[in-house]
Amino acid sequence: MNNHSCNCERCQHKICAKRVPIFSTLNAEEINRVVNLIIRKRYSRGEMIILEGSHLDSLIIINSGKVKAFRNTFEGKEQIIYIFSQGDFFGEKNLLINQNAQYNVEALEVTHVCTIKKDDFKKLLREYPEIGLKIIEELCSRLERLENAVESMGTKNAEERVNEVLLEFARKYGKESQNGIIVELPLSREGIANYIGVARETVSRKMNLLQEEGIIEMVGNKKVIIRNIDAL
Amino acid sequence: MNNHSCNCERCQHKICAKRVPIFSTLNAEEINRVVNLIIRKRYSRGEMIILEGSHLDSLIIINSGKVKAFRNTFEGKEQIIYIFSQGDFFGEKNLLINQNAQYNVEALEVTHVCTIKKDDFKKLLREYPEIGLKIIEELCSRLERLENAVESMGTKNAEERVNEVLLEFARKYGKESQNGIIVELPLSREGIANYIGVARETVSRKMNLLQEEGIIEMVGNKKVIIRNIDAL
DNA sequence: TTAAAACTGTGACCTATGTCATAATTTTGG
DNA sequence: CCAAAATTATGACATAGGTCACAGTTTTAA
Repeated sequence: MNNHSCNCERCQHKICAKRVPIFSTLNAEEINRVVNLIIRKRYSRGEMIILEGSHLDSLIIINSGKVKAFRNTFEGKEQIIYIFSQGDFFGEKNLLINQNAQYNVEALEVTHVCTIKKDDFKKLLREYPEIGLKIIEELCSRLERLENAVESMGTKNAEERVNEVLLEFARKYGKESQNGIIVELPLSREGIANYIGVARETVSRKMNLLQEEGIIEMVGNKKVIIRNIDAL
Repeated sequence: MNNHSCNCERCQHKICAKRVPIFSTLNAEEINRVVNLIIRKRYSRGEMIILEGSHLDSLIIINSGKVKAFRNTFEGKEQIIYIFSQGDFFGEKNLLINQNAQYNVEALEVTHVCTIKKDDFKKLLREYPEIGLKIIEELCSRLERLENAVESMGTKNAEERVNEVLLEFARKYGKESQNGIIVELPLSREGIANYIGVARETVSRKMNLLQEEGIIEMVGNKKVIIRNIDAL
């Protein structure tokens, strides 16, 4: 299914809800109930979906598109903490333990989201405990990504971190082809730098090295072809 | 209550179960049920509680003591990911999504733990959904700590990270006194270094600087008195 | 209590990577 | 499609902090 086949204005969000892992255990009728609770929103590239410190009253689920969750340090640096895409949700912490947003969320491209009001979400959670288990699962996988990030930032040098992030993007966003794995990068060089905690220039230099070695090929700024994934 | 007042051989673990936040919503009778499922273990300083990659079949809850959860990189570096102490639990991921341990866990001092078999734990979870919510809460606070760690490692220099970790320890383990906040450090200098991702020598140097400035006072290797917490 | 083991402090040195400046390239939006 | 805006590449340079070596100190456990 491509991104355009779900026009939620027409299909009444059915497909969006079906797409979302946390609702995957529900049957058709239950999905219908959920669908009626959903409010849909669209964000353009660069638009803020959540501002750090603001109050949230909805769970937000990504229907299509990509977003970055990040913090700004007071010296003006940006640290990207998560990249969320189709099926991912966020804001759950703010609903479950009633606190304000811990980070900014900004659309990296045109992004459609489904939102569910706090009270509706809590009701669902009470009625369908499997949703709670799905959420625990998702939190665990988020923990896993952060545990890996901490290990990487604490013990690896810039070159290893760049290789690692390319592997991550290849796994998540890559498409196999006979030339190699074609990866549409979700982040600019600067974004990658802010994700792995190095300087923008360092990302450039390390990626150029990889290109010189024939391990990757850069196509413009937003696409990379990975020719030799084992070398990463 | 000090650590010695709970001799669980005698009191049949009642106090251990009561101490544990995830069981805090249960009433006396329910606690009794839980208590009967608990198997108690003792680990000496330096003993391994979990080995990375091993299979786990119990939830482990810390009754007293402290442990570190860490990974070893293949170049022989150690990255500490969590420090767990009284009331904290671990191994849950391995029970809920059936995978092997993601990190080593080692006792930092004499540590008593309560363990609950996977099946018993799952039964409890099904019967008392509030336990699931407590677990979500705990996972969220773990996410929070890791999000902060990633921000810190990605954007802060060694000095700021040392200051930060001292603040964290002061909050978690510090006791107020008229001289300042007395902190029993859970980690050696090397441990701190492996926690915040810098070299052991750097931790020494930055802490000495803080001592010269009168902000902290080091008492032996395992204790620090924080004289001016606002300066950190 | 004491010897051995573990840990810490410190100087010297080095290098990976951050910073700055500028030119070149790519992307975007009207 | 084009001009403006944004992003990237790259060289020069500076430096924070890693590594090494070793002496001194603290902690441990018998």
